[in-house]
Amino acid sequence: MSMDRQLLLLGLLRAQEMHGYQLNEFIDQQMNFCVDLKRSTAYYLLDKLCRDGYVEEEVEREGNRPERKVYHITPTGEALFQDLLRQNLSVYAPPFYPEDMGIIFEHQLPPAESLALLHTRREAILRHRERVHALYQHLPPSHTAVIDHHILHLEAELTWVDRLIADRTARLPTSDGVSVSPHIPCAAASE
Amino acid sequence: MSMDRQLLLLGLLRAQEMHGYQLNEFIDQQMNFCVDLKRSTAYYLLDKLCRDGYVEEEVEREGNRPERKVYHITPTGEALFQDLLRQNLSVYAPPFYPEDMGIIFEHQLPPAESLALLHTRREAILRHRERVHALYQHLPPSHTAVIDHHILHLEAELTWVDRLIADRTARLPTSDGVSVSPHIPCAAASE
DNA sequence: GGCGATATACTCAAAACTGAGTATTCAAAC
DNA sequence: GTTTGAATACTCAGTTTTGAGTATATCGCC
Repeated sequence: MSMDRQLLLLGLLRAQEMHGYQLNEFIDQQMNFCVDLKRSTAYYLLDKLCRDGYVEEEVEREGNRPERKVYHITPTGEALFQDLLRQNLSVYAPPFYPEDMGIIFEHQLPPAESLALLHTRREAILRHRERVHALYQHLPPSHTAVIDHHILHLEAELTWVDRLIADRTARLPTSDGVSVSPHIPCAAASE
Repeated sequence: MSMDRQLLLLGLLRAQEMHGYQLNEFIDQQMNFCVDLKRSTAYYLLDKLCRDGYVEEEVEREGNRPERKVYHITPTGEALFQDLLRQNLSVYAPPFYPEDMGIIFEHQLPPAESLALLHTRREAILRHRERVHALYQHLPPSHTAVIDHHILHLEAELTWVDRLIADRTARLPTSDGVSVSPHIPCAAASE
């Protein structure tokens, strides 16, 4: 039942009651580096949290602006938040990266082509790192742990690409058409 | 349209035609450390790949065993695989970890309780690392890049927990009830 | 005072995903 | 010879997620 997303919404509403748009803006603008939640999903989840009694909505009318619903957390919601948070922190969920399926099949490409792709990837990682580092500056110290987490994984990703680039370069056919040191696996670098 | 999972299935069927159960067993047993694909999802995707012409199914009958469908990739499927692989490798998708929402709110817990949870998490990470290291031994060298990737991220996760544990320990109230060095953010350790 | 751009606040049908269930065969234990 | 349990091979109804669309108000500019 998508407990993690519920945890996110409860955590945000707990800090401050909000209406849908506000919530979505916050997630899109402040958390886009580590969270991807579609607006329609947010509305769906808000509705579900309501039906399940974890948050309540209150219709707000100001002058003749379009009415909007303000969501605030209930005691049951607060309890669920506490539960989910403890659960989530104490359990380590091994990382499943569906977006990284490509690395499973990378070794099937000719080294020269793989290298070109890996270099592109490397550039993308560096660009992303710039963005995240920039965020670091104007953040309350209480939130740095999240960015820290993100940066550590970014560095891991970078190390991996660099290692693989080095290995694939070594396997590149030389001018006389023979591969150099074809049997040093990438893994040799670790441990 | 869930391109990553399609990439996975195409990649596996490309190497060897299989029937559904075989495919599922392989994913569950050989790839469970980095892939989480439900069996029903696999069947759904196989069906969809068929409808879209990327794989073909062939009903196989042997004696009086229940009939089963053997799936094999088509030329269009092979082309799609090549496309998706190149796309996937060259693009860096910033990691969105819905399973790690907890770390966003960790700082709202009292340090003592957070510490207990973080230690549990640390144990879970170590256990997982053992499992992955064990896999390393009996794997063809062509596949080590995947495990390498996984281990690097595991180490990143471990570094993060250790850093946070150190920080939260420092913030623990001392016997005279006063927090120690309450203003050193976890972030100070990096850079 | 009218026109387009932008902010606000969703709705909805379609697609994707999941958990639980169904059905058959086979081998071993009782 | 029959119950039992595991392996095989899915199906399906329900839930979750998404992309595209709807609709009103406000603001600046001509």
